[in-house]
Amino acid sequence: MEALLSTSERSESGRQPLHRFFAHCAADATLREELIRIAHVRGFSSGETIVGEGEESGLVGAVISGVLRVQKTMPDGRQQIVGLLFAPNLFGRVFSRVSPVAIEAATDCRLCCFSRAAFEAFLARHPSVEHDVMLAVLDELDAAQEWMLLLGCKAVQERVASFLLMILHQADVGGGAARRRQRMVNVPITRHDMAVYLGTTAETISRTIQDFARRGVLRIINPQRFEVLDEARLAFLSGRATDPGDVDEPSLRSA
Amino acid sequence: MEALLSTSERSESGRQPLHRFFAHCAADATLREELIRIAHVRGFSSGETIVGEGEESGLVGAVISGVLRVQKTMPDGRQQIVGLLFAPNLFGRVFSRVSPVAIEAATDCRLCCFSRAAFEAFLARHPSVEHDVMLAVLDELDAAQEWMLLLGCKAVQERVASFLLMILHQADVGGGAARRRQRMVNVPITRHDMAVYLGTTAETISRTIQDFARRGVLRIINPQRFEVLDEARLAFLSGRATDPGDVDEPSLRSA
DNA sequence: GTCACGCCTTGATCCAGCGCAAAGAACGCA
DNA sequence: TGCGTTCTTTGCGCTGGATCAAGGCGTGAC
Repeated sequence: MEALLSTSERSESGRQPLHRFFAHCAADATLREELIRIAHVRGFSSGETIVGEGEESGLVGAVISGVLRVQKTMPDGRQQIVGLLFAPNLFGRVFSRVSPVAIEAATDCRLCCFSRAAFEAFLARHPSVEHDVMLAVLDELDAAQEWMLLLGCKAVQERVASFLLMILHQADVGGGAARRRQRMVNVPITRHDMAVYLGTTAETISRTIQDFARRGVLRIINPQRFEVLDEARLAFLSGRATDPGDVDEPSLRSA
Repeated sequence: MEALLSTSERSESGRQPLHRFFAHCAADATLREELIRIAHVRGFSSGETIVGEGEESGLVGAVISGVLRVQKTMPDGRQQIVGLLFAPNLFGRVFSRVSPVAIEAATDCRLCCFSRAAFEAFLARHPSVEHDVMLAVLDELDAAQEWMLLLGCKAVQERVASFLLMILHQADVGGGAARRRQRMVNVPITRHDMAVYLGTTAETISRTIQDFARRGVLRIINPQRFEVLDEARLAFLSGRATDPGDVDEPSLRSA
């Protein structure tokens, strides 16, 4: 746990950067002390539920390694993944008794957990840290709105391309300061989860990816691992809703 | 402006409740004073842009009357409304230099505006108020995730039913303490905007509503005004079932 | 080894909803 | 009062992608 607050953690995908939230806490002895006292690291296996939808679980925290899926389910069983959380993102619904979404382990993972009550008390004592959390929530809102554009407007091919680019750049972030442009995409989730995230079906995902391979956009090494052969083409196929791809993306927010 | 902070404002749709944010500020003379000094009320006509997408507009605030649409546009012109803002909601992207979404007047409206810089400085001086803003952002995130479920999973019929129920309950909120269950739905936006919000087309919206009327779920008074004849049925059609009272109704999908 | 179970791929069929086109309906403007 | 503009409704054909149904492939248990 101390490691989390003093240096980056090593995970299977390389060095993970600290979340702004932890960086802030690590820089102040008092904060670090307090945080360590309420934190506990827990491991979850793929498929395990961390927080149930509509459930009164008082758990919040951050991803250390692995991937969480944030999802909603309809009474008849249809479901939608409304977010994927990679390290070092925060998870859990602060300031609400019940969570409107389920949080599940999409892969085996390790989480830094806090009881919600203790975490909120901590935030109340330290407004500047609460501010960091607000920034994280705002980022999540931006991501959700971007995904609404995808779900509302884009054809399946564009959705898959957008998803692959997202994963690709996700991997870039893990590289830290020496971020090298990745060519390899490691999809950490099943076709089914991809489909639930993208608002389509596993069969359609499969067909689309095979089609990309046939067109020379990417090479399939195995079902969860691809080499991107033509990122510009992939960006074009994604509908270019995000960054143009060529330019090094400047941080959107600075305040 | 003072009225905004001391009592509810009257609008065409009845008494609007204060946002928690304003209620908080109104209760404290210092806060009220400060806020009034940086606020200015502005009117916008339907169709006007308040903040452009990707633009560096330093404007944030709250809706006093009318409706704002929050939308994103793709390079080829396809667009998605990612949120509708009614009074007394807050608008604008705090703590970000550029707004990732456009904010436009969906109807004629009056807004309580702040320069983003001044507003952020105000929040920095008053963490408890910033906390209120965080709660508002969290609510917005919940709404966005709910809408992702709608866009990713629901058939058009369910989307339209969900939308009508949302507007219906929106009107209820306006009733304040004495909230009477509304039967009349006033859709404040065009069919086209509804379509962009629901990820479909104006024609399909029109067909669906006519179909609802034919089935006796609602009565069309004019294109923007309906009487809900069977709210339980409408709730069932929205997919947010859990309604054992309604026996039949061939649901399109069941599991 | 081989059996079984998940996950992925591929094929064939079908239909919900999109796109186009054109006819009302409502509203402002001169 | 007539005209243009914008919004809504309705008809019709087409298609993207869902659905159903096999079949392939990799992995772990024994």
